[in-house]
Amino acid sequence: MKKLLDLITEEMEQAFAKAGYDGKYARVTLSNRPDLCEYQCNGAMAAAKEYHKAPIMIADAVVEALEGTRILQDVQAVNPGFINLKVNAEFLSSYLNGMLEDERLGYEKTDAPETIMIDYGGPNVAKPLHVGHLRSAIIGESVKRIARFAGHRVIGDVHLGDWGLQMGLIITELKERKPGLGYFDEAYEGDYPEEAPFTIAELEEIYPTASGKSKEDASYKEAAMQATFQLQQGRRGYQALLKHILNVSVADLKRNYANLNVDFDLWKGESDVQPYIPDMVQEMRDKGYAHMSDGALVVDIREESDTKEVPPCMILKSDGASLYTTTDLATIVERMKLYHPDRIVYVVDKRQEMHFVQVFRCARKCGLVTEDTRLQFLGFGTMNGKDGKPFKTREGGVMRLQYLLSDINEEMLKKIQESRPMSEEEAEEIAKVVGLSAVKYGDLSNQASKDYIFDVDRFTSSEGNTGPYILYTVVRIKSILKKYGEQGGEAADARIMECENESEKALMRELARFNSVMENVYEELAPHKICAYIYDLANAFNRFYHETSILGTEEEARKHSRIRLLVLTRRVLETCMDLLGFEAPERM
RNA sequence: GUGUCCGUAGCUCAGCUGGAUAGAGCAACGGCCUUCUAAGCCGUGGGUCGGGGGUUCGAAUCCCUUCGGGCACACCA
Repeated sequence: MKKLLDLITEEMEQAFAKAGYDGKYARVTLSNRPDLCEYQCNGAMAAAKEYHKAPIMIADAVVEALEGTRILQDVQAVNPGFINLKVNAEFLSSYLNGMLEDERLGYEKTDAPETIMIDYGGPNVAKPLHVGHLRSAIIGESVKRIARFAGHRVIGDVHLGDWGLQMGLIITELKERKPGLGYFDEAYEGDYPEEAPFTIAELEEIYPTASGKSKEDASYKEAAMQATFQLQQGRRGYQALLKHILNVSVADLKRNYANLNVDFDLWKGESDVQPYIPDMVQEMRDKGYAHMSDGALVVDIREESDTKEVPPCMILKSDGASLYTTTDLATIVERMKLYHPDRIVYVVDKRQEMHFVQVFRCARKCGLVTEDTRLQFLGFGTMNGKDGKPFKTREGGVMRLQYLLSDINEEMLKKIQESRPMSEEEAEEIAKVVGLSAVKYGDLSNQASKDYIFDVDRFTSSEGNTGPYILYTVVRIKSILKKYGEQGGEAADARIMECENESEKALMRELARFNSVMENVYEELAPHKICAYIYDLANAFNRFYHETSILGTEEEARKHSRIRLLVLTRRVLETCMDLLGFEAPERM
């Protein structure tokens, strides 16, 4: 469906043309003076320059040319040259009926579908998820859903950090504890057990222990580096251990991400792309892109337009080892080979921007991607505590994700039990659902690129711009519709009638914005705009709800119409919530 | 030091490619449940949009400058 604003703008274009002015001045926007009008066109003031006429004269002429319009009503020209518009009520309801009939609520799929990969900047294996992983998971999941809804093929890759010293550390510590295991016997040639020699709980404890030891004990660190090296050289026993570590870790990660309603299409990691590195590096050398600098192999990526010095992209360290950058480049090589993405979006901490500038430039310069492969950095800001500093536990340590979630759930549970009597079991179930909306909405309602303050009290409140407030609105609608069904009501074929009052019309106008909002949300990959939209929509609905008795409507046709309006409101809200990655319970 | 992002009400944040009187929410104060979930709705008070200059008929928005803050600046990831 065409966007309502476009339809109105087209109507205005004709009027401008009819009055003898260029249609390019006809653009219509939402009103910023709702007391005066619903939509406005400021083009007459811009046109005044070109035509050397008073803006109000142009506006008057355009208004006159709108005589007989079916799309607009109450059109007015106002000094110094604003054109104030209201949408025709009948036209508006017919637009909503169009949305009701459309599975996609009037938002059209793209006619040029792309393959888009999302890189979540990966958690490290063997380390528990902490708050730092929350944003990439939440934002990435939403971006994935938004792009899919727009009609694109989207592949999300968790991109685990499963390479490097941390693996050597774990192996070293394991060897200290269980030296008898066959994995450490270089002479051993038989099969290794399928069962891992440790649990996730042990693993989570082993890593920090090893990391601590290596900082104090130089020989321990040396052993870990040696183990890392041997692992990377392909030592059998260590490779087998790596597999165990991965399996145990991934199983745990999947559980944790499932609690967030987040999932990935690919569970690849840094270790998967190591085989691509030698050829990639060789080619960079052969083609003359890479050269030695201070003993390291680098690619120059300076550009004329740079306003500051961009350091060269380092491919190999002076000891010949690869690094983060190398792995990310090799990942691009693999992705191009296996998935042919038109675009790769990196949802990572914005502090890594320079790193990705280097990777992107290097990939382009060395021909790792095609000319029109888009590499996009979607950096997000830090999640801070109430004091404005990075979020920590009360003791000052790194906050584990699962503790953060259980804090939220606890708070939600309290609120539920205060408000309505229900079984312990149901209350806990609802607390989980509502709590997730609180966390996700709290995060996504901020612009991704900005830092934000994580405030449990504010996020779990149902007052103001919060997840619970949105859910509460949906639950109300569901409750009415359920009651209507129980009363034997049936309005499936009914059409939405012309609105009767201002609050109903305001709700209808909000609903009609849906496709326009979605288009913009996809273009900018901006989930926070969905939040802003559903907050407005929920407000409009709650106002309408309070002054209108839906089930008490006397006239049958009108009642059906209102029921259909509720159905549409619910569908729009639920679609948006799904794009944000959470859902509403049946009651709360 | 260089670059970059940010500075809007006591607090947390919006503000679309410049437009009318700068908007929400929280907090404060005052109303509204015999009727569909009051986890709601309605109302009141509160801002020299960090400062200064410029462009424009018109600036929170664009340009310059200045102050304050975050972050990043090749052998970590």
